[in-house]
Amino acid sequence: MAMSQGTAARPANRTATARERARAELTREIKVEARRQLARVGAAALSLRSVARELGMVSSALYRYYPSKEDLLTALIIDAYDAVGEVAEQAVAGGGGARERWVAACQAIRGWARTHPHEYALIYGSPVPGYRAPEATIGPAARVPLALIGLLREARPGAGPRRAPDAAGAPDAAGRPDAADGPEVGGPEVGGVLNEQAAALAAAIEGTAGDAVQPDVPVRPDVLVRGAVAWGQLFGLISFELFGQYVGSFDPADELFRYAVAQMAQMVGL
Amino acid sequence: MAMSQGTAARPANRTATARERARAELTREIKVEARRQLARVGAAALSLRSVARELGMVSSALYRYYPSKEDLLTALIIDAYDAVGEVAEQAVAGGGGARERWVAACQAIRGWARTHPHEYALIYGSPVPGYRAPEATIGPAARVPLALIGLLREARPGAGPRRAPDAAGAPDAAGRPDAADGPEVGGPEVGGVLNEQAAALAAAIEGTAGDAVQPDVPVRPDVLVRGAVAWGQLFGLISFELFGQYVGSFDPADELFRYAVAQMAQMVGL
DNA sequence: TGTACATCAGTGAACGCGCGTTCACTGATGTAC
DNA sequence: TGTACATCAGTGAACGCGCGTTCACTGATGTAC
Repeated sequence: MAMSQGTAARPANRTATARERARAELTREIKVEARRQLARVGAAALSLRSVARELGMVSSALYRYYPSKEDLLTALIIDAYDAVGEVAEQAVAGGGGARERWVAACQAIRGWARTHPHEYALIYGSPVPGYRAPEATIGPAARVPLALIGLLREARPGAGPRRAPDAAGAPDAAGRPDAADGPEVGGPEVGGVLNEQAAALAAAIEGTAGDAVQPDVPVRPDVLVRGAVAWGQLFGLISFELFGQYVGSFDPADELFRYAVAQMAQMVGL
Repeated sequence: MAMSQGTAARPANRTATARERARAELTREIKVEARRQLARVGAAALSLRSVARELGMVSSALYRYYPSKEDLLTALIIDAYDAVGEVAEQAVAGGGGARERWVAACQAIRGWARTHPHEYALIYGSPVPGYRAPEATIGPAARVPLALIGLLREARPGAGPRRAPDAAGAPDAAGRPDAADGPEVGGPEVGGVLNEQAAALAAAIEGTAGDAVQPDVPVRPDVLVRGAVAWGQLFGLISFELFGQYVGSFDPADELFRYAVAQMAQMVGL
């Protein structure tokens, strides 16, 4: 896709020519202008001609940089995933305990979403009709969940579900081994098919990125499940706020979000 | 908007003329065809000309039924809200305890979303650029949350938060008054601004629709908060499944969803 | 019951617009000798 | 260091398309007397 032209067969270490610098800069500027338009008209109405017009060039010139509108969209999507992934990773890598960093990550993601609503909608809203995301988006898209999983690895390994979902009212006997020294992993028990899915996923994660960060801490399937749920829930709350479902009830949603984040932290075992 | 023409000053009780019946039927058929197209190309690409073409009429004829594309979109949005609202209300009104009906409602909403992904995206996905929802959509949009609130009213009034979010590890003393006879409302404590928002909302609800159903049961602000969170979370999970974020991890998401629904039931006090 | 008139649905042409993409071209920049 | 050639960015015109909306019109349906 982009940049495939001109950088083909060249000696690797060489100062960039003026042409190359100009090319790189314009490639960026096109994205910047496209993002501006995204914010005005949405992804479906993004127009190459309009981007070119605003940049003072003729529409056909854009094809030197992006072979089609779809490729430009892909570049925007990747940038958006990278931006929110970056923000989440930084919060996760910040100071404080796991719980503080969970809260910070959620707030950071929400903050990014609120300042970049159209880029958020581009990646987490309804799919753009007729667009199929290429494989190149998978890696960037995984950054947020992988960052969250990184945190979840710190969930106390010994913790189990507090009470089974269907054993209604069964008093969860005091004297649990982990009652006094930390938060617990809440929610129903994870078993059956769900546990198998999670175990397979855990194996896949440990085989790749996860290992680099904390090779010694295993990824527990049940924690992964709770994380996936929390991940979806987190974005549900942000989407509802951004897309206006909370207008007229919990708007502004700052406090509601703060509450929900604390609740999810508990559920996830932080 | 639609139907404003021709039905203006007429005696109220009268059998419909052939003209009126034809008009009503075409008004419906236009929506049916528009929905079909919605499923093919998405809301942003919906085209009046294409709808007319498929219906065998000339594009200008549609303007006898809907004064603009925006009005047609509004009609589709209202129908979608009504459809998912209906489904949720029926599940809530079904048999079983509150918890069973909560699970049924969540499953019913998810089921509707999976069979009507584009209508789901229309109302819960990213907003259509340039479209502003008129007031007429508010009522239908409120049906799902009001149905869920109806259920939440049955959350045991005496239940309180199980443990404060920040009192990490404080053992939640056995001997709570409600430990043995039912599930508890989980999650952090609801106070401050959040409680005020919820109380105002509770007052608004009791003043209107809520009273008709259960005039005697008050709407507790903290339960409302937990309900609003669960509502957003629920749709986050459905959106992630529908929009492909769980592809490659928890896909199919049946079990993950079942787990999450049980978890949210607990959180909400059912 | 019949007739004159009003209402309305649907037609077809037109307006003005914007879109993505292709293509042959010109002129500037870079490379090899 | 200079020159011949290759590469590449950007131009401008064009293709073919579809869109929402307006408007004067014809002919069918309904209403009032």
